Amino acid sequence: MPQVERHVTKFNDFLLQQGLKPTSERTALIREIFSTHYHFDADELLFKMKQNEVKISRATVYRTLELLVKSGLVRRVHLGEDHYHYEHVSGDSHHDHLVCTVCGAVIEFHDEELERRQREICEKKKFTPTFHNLQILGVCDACRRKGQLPDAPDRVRMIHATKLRR
Amino acid sequence: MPQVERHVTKFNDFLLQQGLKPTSERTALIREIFSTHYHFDADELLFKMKQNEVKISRATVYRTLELLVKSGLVRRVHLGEDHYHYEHVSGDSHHDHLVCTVCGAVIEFHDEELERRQREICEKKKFTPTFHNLQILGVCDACRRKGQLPDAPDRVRMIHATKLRR
DNA sequence: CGGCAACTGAGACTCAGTCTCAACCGCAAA
DNA sequence: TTTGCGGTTGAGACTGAGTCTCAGTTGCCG
Repeated sequence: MPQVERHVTKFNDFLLQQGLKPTSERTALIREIFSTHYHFDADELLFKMKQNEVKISRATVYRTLELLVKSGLVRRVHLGEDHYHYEHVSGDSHHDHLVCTVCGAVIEFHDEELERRQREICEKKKFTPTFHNLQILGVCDACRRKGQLPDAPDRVRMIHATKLRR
Repeated sequence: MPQVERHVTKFNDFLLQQGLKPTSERTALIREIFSTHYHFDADELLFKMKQNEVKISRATVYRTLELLVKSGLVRRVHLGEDHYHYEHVSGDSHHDHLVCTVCGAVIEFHDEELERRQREICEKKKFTPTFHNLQILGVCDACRRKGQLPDAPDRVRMIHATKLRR
């Protein structure tokens, strides 16, 4: 998995540059993150580490996630749930999310026309954008075929594996 | 304030239709919400009620907000912060938000081209949308003129009057 | 009157996330 | 080798938004 190692190196560089140390805990976390998960939350990550027989405390997970966000390797996103999720910043292109409220699937997309139009709107309103965040909630193709209905749109609760694990 | 009373009536109708009761607490809350606030969070509302010398418990505030959302008079939104905000559903047209990360101002906009393009994307991905959510974070005109810089985009914390009040 | 269903406030609880603190771990200067 | 020092860690206390429970209240209807 050269991909993963490239990320490990990048993160180490970032740490050293900040006068911080590439500890075994940090490396284990970033390896886990970049080898499997694409979208995940802190708890999922914590659980995975436990499965891997690597003892890492909650505090360290959160601290490392903060560093990863600062380093630009990971992004913190809202995905329609009431807590944060994280995702890889793979290439560099910003993307948005379709979130299936039945099965929890997350489909990414990037659309230049959408981006352009947003820039236009900001210009018109004299607003200087730094960041944006678009989620479209709904039902994915697979779930629609199965005839699944979404939860009421006012209060979306996705199926959440984390909860079940506890 | 005929506007407010129209909303009170609408909510009462909704309640009766559901076999629920338009109590004094519920009416007081909806009156407060529709007479001043446009965007607010549960805590702000609770505080306002205390100021008005109306004793209403936190549980009731949350319960009423849930009912208001169900009735369609109020919408629950993410505004870049780590807890929910609520807003009036005035006309019916969906709108999105520009959120100034310096002063906390919220600017609404509706853009049909943006909506249309989103529908196109969903079609292409065979996704059935029920709802969407777009926030553009950045700096508003007034703050930009004052030369204010935004917080780091990775971790936006808006100025939050609620906290200061406590 | 009695019963019943909706309603309320107080406070316990949950859960994600943060913070504190003592212990630890190199490493480098003395 | 010892000492000191900054960064690091885990355990667990803490916070704050939001939810839930429960006992007591209200108002309606037979």
